Amino acid sequence: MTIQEVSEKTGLSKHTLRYYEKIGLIDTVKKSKSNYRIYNQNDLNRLEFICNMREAGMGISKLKEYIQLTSQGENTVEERRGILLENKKKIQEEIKLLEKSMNYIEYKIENYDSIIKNKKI
Amino acid sequence: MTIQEVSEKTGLSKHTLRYYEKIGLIDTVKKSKSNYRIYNQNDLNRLEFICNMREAGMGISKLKEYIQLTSQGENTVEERRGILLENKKKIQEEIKLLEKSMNYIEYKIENYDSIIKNKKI
DNA sequence: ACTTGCATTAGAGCACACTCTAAATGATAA
DNA sequence: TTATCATTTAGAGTGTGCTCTAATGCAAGT
Repeated sequence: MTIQEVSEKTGLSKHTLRYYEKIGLIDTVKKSKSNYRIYNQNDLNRLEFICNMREAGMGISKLKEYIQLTSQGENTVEERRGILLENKKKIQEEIKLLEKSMNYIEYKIENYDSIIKNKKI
Repeated sequence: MTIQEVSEKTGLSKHTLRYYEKIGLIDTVKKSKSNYRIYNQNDLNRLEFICNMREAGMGISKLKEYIQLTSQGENTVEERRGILLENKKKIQEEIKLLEKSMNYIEYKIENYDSIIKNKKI
């Protein structure tokens, strides 16, 4: 798969794909004879995981740490689980905060609604 | 109220308080004889609103736009309502995304749980 | 062969939202 | 009074995560 195709599939820009490789978030991708990147299924799986965790709000350095643990094999399973659990808690708090914000904004909107209503009467 | 007190009350750093003033997110704060900032209730209300909206994920430039509308009086009510509604939708989508991420991470954690269990047996 | 379009690299630049520094002055307590 | 602490300013610096540029080269169609 070419970088173009992977970009379309993942939604990551070609720049970002190269950037992730440069900072070691994904391994060095194999190259064609003419020095073009050819992504394999492994690369795609990794990228999918990365996208998921980025959406989950995990920072790049934490993600890199996690990925390095993965490559160290089975004896890092507990530590990896810990990282995920930590992240899960972070998301839960984030959701709570956003829900609080929602209430605040909804209250403000209702306020405006009654102001607008009164203006029309 | 001094900048120190306001900082403690709002959770914003003193640097940030001066920064918000510099970029026009709050009006110029009155100064004491010795050129120290003295915040009044109005300033505090504004800051509380700002904190709420920042938590809600509104960017600083949007927030500034909104605040400028507010100072233009009653005939911008509809537009302000529009901005809030837009932001509300943004938050809803953000929450949905985070919930999706949660599921993904929970799935991963359960996976690890069964791996860890098998290791112990 | 020529043009168009895709790829490569190192490294610079950008957007956001702070955060910190340095130098100076004012306030407070022993 | 002297030491210590808080505040002021303009402006520089930081961290995160991209995003873009310039120079160069390969590839495919006409």
